[in-house]
Amino acid sequence: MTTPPVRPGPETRNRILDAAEELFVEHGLDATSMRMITTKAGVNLAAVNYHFGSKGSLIQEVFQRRLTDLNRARLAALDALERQAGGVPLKPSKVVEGFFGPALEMACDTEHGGRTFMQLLGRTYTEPNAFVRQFLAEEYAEVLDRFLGALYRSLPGVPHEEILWRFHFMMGATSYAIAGTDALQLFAGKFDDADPSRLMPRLMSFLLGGLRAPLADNGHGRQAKGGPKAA
Amino acid sequence: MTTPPVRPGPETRNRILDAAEELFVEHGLDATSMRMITTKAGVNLAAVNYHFGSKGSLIQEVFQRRLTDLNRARLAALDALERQAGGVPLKPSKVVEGFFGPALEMACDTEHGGRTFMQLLGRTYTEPNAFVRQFLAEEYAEVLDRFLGALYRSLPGVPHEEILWRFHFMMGATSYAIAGTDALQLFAGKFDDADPSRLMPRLMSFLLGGLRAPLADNGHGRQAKGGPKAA
DNA sequence: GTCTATAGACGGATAGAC
DNA sequence: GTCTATCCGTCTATAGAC
Repeated sequence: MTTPPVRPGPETRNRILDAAEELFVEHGLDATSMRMITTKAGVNLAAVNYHFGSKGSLIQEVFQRRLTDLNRARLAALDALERQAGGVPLKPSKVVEGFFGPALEMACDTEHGGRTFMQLLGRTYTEPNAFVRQFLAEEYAEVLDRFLGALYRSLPGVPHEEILWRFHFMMGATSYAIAGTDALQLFAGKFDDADPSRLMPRLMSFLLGGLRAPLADNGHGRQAKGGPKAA
Repeated sequence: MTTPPVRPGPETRNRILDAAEELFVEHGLDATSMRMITTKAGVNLAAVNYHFGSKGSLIQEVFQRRLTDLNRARLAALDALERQAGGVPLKPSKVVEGFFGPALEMACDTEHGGRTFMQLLGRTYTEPNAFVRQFLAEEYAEVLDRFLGALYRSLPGVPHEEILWRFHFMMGATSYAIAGTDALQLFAGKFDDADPSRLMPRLMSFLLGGLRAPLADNGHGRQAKGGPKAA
């Protein structure tokens, strides 16, 4: 009853967030001015400061509104896996899927801006802006602890240090795959099939191969994951 | 005889390039102003425009002076491998080492700024600035073609499309490992051993594991690389 | 809540003396 | 080649009318 279709307040707010998200991907955080954002959103310049207070707070909001959902989905996936495993350590592949699966799903959603946001997020892992870095670190702390713990338990013979490095590598491959695929021109024209829905199986296979590769340091050929499953 | 130790011209130029390189890593391309650069270099503000013409040209020079060496080293490594193989296709591990080895070596050189530059380069693969992207693509075109060709020949049964994707993933893992390790605070305090010289074997092992992982698409468990070597 | 107008700081680039 | 001084554009943020 109370003006159901378009209310002025939240609508302006969301228009700003959507416009900012797209422009941040296209030009980067610094190179995107409030004028560009408000012009694209079709709102007044002063609206940003009215709704968000500052450009920094707007940036934070752009990340937070999607990151909260993403990490909630990750934790829910891990909870479900651990519940149905009932104390038995999870298979590493399940843990990896639980972490990177939701990210890739979001990266495939071209309808509601999920893809746009994941490109932005992937790029932001190497963002120099100290404010953004610290905010991201806080936002990721819990999820990272939970998944690393699960991975430690799922690979009992492997030094935590090695698992940490490989998780780091996996995040790199994933971020880059999402953020760089159509942004970068290095591979321009080389991909016949850049279908994002096929990225998931391709990437998963690569990640698990890397995770289960022989350890480099100890010379006696020990596996990161027991058995010849990786072969 | 002609003023051997410190000539004024080239010295100023290099001071600017070195200062810019460090500041670009720390703050990003856009957020680094010419005033910051000249202050750090201890030269006059106008010197940048005198020596380079514009900020854009300075950025290009910062990349070019090191990238030329890096890619020359890569091509030399590949040439040597192909010469001594004499027509026989190279092992994939050799091709991968030829491409990523020189990059990781440079990333370990803390003496002459190699490490600083590689952090910058790793971050720049996802740089939104169109000018920088196109410049990088041109600079990489030849090396990329040569190495991809070698990799195609070394993995004869594998669709080029799959190899392309995995090369993409490998570049991602590497860039991120170099650029993000101490920049990102996600893993802050988690690494007991961030020794960059040990990064090389760790990363190589991961990359090769990923490259040789089972292909995801065709369901009959075919290997990206024949034999159980990955196991 | 939305607008116009503007303050105040900083950006890149250049002119011209030395 | 190096310097000072300055132009002119753009930025974020805010004050205050509506």
